[in-house]
Amino acid sequence: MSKEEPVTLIALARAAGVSKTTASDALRNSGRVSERTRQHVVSVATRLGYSPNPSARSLRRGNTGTIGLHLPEILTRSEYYMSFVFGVVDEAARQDHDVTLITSRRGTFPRVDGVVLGDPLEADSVASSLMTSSAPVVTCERFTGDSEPAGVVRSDHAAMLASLLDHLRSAGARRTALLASSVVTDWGATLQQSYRSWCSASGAPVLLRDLPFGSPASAVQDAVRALLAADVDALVCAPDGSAMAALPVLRAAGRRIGEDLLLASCVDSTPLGHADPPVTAIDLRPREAGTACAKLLFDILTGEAEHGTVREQPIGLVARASTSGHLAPR
Amino acid sequence: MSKEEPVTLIALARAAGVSKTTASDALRNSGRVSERTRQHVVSVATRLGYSPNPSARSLRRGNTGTIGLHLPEILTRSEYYMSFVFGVVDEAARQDHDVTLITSRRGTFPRVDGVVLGDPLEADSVASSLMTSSAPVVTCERFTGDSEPAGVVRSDHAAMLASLLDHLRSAGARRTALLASSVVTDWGATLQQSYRSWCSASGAPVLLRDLPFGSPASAVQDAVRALLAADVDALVCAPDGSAMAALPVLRAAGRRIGEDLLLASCVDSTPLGHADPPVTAIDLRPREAGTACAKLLFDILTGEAEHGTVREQPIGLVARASTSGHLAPR
DNA sequence: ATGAAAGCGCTAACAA
DNA sequence: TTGTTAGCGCTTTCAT
Repeated sequence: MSKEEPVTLIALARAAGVSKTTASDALRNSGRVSERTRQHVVSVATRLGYSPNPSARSLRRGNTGTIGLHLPEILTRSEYYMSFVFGVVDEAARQDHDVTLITSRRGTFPRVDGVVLGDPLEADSVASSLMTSSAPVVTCERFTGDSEPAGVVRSDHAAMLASLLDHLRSAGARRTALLASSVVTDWGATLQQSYRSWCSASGAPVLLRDLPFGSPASAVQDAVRALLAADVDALVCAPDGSAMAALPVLRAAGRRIGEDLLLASCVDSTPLGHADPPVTAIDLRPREAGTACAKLLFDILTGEAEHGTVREQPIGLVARASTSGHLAPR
Repeated sequence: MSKEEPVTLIALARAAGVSKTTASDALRNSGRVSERTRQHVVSVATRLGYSPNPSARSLRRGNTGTIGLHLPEILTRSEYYMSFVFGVVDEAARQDHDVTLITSRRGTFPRVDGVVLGDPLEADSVASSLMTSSAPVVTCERFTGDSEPAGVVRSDHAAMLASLLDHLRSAGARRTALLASSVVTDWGATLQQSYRSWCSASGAPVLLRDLPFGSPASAVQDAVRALLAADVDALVCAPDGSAMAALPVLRAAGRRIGEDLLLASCVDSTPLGHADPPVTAIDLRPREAGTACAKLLFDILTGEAEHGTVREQPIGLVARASTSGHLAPR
């Protein structure tokens, strides 16, 4: 409200009758000051409402107390990314760090101690230049460009998709299609590859449509129609939101989901659980992924983890009604 | 890659054969240096890869080049908030500012030039203490606590709900229920009040259930069942996601949505457009709201807008099939 | 048109 | 155990 003079360390020291150094050490528990004076300084500090100036601290220490977070800027509205963000923020807070968002709209990058990159796109210029900057970078999923990040948190999407495909087959599916995401992320590439090798291993036909990352619903729906024309009996949708977008098309085609057509999504979300019928999905545990990325970054910064560390993050399959019933013969 | 010595202004000045001051002025176009030397300094700067140290700059200037953003920490996974965040980040970038997320998990707040508060909850302690801090605060929707923010961006939810209710009545609804959000936000309070006054003005019965902010789907569904038992013919769902959660319950009760029961949501989202049938909703234009909040904050910081400014942000109604057909008599 | 010097608030090295 | 001092990198007087 009122225009208050900010309380500096000097003001605090004067008020407490000690030197700058003592005040500083008292507040930071450096173990240099006597317990008596420490308590005194702390009490004066709270009375005056002192809080240290982070810019000054950063300048002196040569670090920033801040980590950067960059996400692909298309399709960032999704529940997945939002949860991921809060996972990162949470872990950063635990380590007394702030999180600033890094966007391509800004000419210059904020100075940060390290960077978390969610699902880096190969073509993302921000991602590539962050990778070559001096601050260590942890990516969620591998970076498909040239440079190597300092750390990677990844999940076994290949194995998980294979077990989803197994699940569909045991529910009677013989012609399972994959609505894939383009190969611009490691995740997208892994899914396509895993699908193809599963198909060839189990003698199933490859029924694949590929969509650019961030395609609108109409494009998704065209692709679904094309797959339906290829006489599929199960459909796995990779891009976030595409399973929801597929539903009306499947219904319009007269397919009864969970009965004469099985449906699953590679990205779980709340609405999938409320769909009619609820849709089987892979739970990517985005919040945990965010936490894991930030934690790895801090471990690298403190030297507890080596450069080049790769950590595995578990994911899960949520089986729902859309794949539960055995397929009726058509 | 390599451990590069960071390029400081002094190093740059030395390399360019000028003084610190000249280098600084050249890079910031202060109009002090000759065009010739400016060009020279700039070229050396890019060659050396110089970038100014934001901490030093902040310390000297007494500002931070950063704005804070705080969101309610329950239910923050929603598409609404994610879009809002990117609206804020976008406008901040345009003004050469970074955005750091403010969380309650952190003991101390980052120093920022100003703060945007999305949908502040009365009980949110972070929100209240930010309100009383020295940095100016802009809220999206009014703050229902004591203190006044420096600026407010709001929308006319009362009028929009009234026109939604009119829309439902003209589609034949006579007993329209509101599944409300608790009165902890201005938005929640406004909706309830608007509903009540519309009912009394048009002689319609008040059929209202109230849910705490961030209730799980099961609570939503219990409330929907309770409303169904009260013989409603139209249902308006306020909390984000509640309309999706209501759908399975309505179907299980044998209601045909858009035919013998109209359904609408107070918060639009992508899945609502793909639901069966697509669900009518109020489009809150979250990205534009975020942009507007940031813009107002910068206008206040630069003195272009006065303390206490309130700006109106338009919202829209998206009519879909869930309310299109005229109600069949039951 | 340019340079020199002061100093933003803090922490770390050096003294006492 | 505490105080004194230097300096992080930058912008802003003030002087030339």
